[in-house]
Amino acid sequence: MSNLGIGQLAKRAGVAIDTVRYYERNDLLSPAGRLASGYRRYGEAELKRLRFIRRAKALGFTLADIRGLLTLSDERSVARIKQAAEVKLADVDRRIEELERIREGLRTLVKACPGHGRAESCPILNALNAEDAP
Amino acid sequence: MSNLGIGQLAKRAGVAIDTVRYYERNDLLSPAGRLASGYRRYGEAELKRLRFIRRAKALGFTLADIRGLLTLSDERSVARIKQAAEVKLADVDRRIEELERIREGLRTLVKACPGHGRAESCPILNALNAEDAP
DNA sequence: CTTGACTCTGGACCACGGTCCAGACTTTAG
DNA sequence: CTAAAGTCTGGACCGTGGTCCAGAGTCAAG
Repeated sequence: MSNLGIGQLAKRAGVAIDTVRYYERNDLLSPAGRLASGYRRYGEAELKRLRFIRRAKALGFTLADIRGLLTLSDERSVARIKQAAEVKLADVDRRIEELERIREGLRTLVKACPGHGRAESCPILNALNAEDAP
Repeated sequence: MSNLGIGQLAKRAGVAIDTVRYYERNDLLSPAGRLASGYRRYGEAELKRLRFIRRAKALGFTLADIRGLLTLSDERSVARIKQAAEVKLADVDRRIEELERIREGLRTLVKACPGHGRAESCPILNALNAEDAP
């Protein structure tokens, strides 16, 4: 079941070859075996695992998170998988809130700025130059 | 008007000394002058500028953005300042949307997962292991 | 004058997630 | 058999925004 070279694997999973080797260096994905020449060989399990990594990244997990998820999924510990997802969800919530605060700040400034006139009357510059906090 | 050493400047602006020097290396902030010893001296203008940088960063501008803003504010070109803020606002919008998509994905999975049982019944693992796209 | 606090420089190092390179070797298609 | 395409290794490098270090020199208070 080791029918794929690193190039085919990478192509099927939609990542770069170097990325596959990078994941190997970082203990996320090992080849199923090696040819006598040293060429890596991969099977379906590795392809699934690589796609797992891609999807988890798309969900906002870092590679360190994913390493954890892969370990947990090996251990078949559903409760901890769910917990990890909840932690990440809270993290994503926090990042969204922060960006929303930033967005409101920008919106206020953009709305208040007439887009012409003297610099002293530009609320964006004035806000950035304000004497008081943030 | 060059009454501050780098330590006082950093403290008043709420940044680290190394950060001030880093900004100098990256053409964001120069000292008003130097003592014969080479010690940097800063005045009120530099303190304002450093606080400007801090606030703009809090609004999600990168240092490269801020370099641009500082140039524009020197040029007193209000229209371009407003435009820069609009561009950044669109960028923040885009980042929020992306995170919201991620959040919905996570929410769906967390809701669907009972938190116990066999790994095969964990929708989180199943989604990450799915055969089809993404 | 001494002591402690401050500052100087240049360069190394951190996380993050890769990307790219040279030089050698191997596999595959024709 | 040959040539092209693929792969190997180890290490350097990218951008972002800093942080830390050593070793030397300087400033301010007592």
